[in-house]
Amino acid sequence: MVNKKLSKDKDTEEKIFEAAREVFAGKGMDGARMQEIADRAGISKSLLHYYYRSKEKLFSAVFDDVAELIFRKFAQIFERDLPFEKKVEHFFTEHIDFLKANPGLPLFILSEINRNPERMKKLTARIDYQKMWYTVWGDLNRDPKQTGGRILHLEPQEIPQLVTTAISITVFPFAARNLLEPVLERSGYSFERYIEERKKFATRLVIDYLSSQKDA
Amino acid sequence: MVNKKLSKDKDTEEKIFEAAREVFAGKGMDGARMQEIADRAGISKSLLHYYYRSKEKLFSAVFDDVAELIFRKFAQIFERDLPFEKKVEHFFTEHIDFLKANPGLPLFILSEINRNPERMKKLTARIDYQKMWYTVWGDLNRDPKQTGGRILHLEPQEIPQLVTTAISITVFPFAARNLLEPVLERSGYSFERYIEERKKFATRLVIDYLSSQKDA
DNA sequence: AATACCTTTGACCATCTGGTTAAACTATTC
DNA sequence: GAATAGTTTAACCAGATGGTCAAAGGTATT
Repeated sequence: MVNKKLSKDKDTEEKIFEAAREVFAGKGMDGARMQEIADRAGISKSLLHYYYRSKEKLFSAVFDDVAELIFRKFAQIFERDLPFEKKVEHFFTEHIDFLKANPGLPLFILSEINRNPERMKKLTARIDYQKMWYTVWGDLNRDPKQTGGRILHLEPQEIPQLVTTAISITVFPFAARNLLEPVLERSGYSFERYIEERKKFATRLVIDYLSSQKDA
Repeated sequence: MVNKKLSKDKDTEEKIFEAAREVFAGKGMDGARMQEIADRAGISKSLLHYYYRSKEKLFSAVFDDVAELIFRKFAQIFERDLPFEKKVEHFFTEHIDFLKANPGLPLFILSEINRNPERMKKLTARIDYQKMWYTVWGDLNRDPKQTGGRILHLEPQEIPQLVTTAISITVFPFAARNLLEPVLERSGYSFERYIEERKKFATRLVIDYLSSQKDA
């Protein structure tokens, strides 16, 4: 049967891809070993090269897939039409839940960007940030609304600072998890609880910033 | 002369250490090559093993030195006796300037923590965080003061969130520099300017948070 | 100047690692 | 069931890499 053959192929290729993602995400390009990927996929090392010609090709396939997953997730989070304050809360909740499900991704991406900056330049070259940022925060900026009884202010030149801050405070704890977790636990916190609390904390941090009076 | 001999030794060892720090910080333990370290130090590969028996030993020496440098810097920043708001500003200014001078350290530390969590556990085991956090923020918590005309609030259980936030928003941009820099520049910003502005932004973010009314 | 000690190196080694290849195995087609 | 095409593997290879070692070079001690 043709079906069976194709599904078998797909199966092996997927097993390889899955294994590669796990190993690369855990050890990075340099630390990963083709043999380990093969073992985890339950196949011979030769088969890796049959489906993906080289380590670099396999890695690129994994990286591109992961990068696309992240960008898609980001765009998706902001599609929802909600009042601004709810949108912020929704962003942090979704974003943190995503990171909880993929805790290894931040450091994986950051390490690879450092190892090979060119790859990221190509990836980000297609995106129109000017437009994206204004889409995301524009409704607030163009037309300051009263939200939850508070007036929110945002100047255009603050956008990069605010956006990178939103990403920083969610991504960093996961990138630094192995540092943070033992520290928190020695103080009686669990990382799990810390992360859950962070959703509300981050939301309030941003809203408080936007609702404070400035330079007045 | 004994002096000359000793100073020569010190010289070579220091050259090796310096080269090792550069290479390890740039490529991590896995990506670094002993030959490259030797080349950068202008000596033969054998000499590396003469002074530091193995790659692992050399790496550990570098890592411990860097880790200690960071912890020392942190403690030092908070020694200054200043009004709380000024202390926050002083923290961000000093911390960001330190990172500007050592932009590779964040990702170096984070990667190594991920590669070898045990090492960090040992390093952090000695530190009493409960005490440190209360030393840092305690004066505010014990005795809310009016600062710059504003009343600042902080609940003990908020401390971990706030401290990790302060670190996140300063460290993350440097860890993600190769991602952020091209994005910012495509929007007309320079990373340099972004980082300078971040000092004030971060300060205001924290102060706004502390001065907002909660749960009222 | 002979001795002893420290430093430095080139040559070398064992192992690891990404990658190749020929052959075996399986399924499909005729 | 023979031929054809696709899949999988064991054995192998070349180059890289961390590490060793004996010998050379230099410096101080006697």
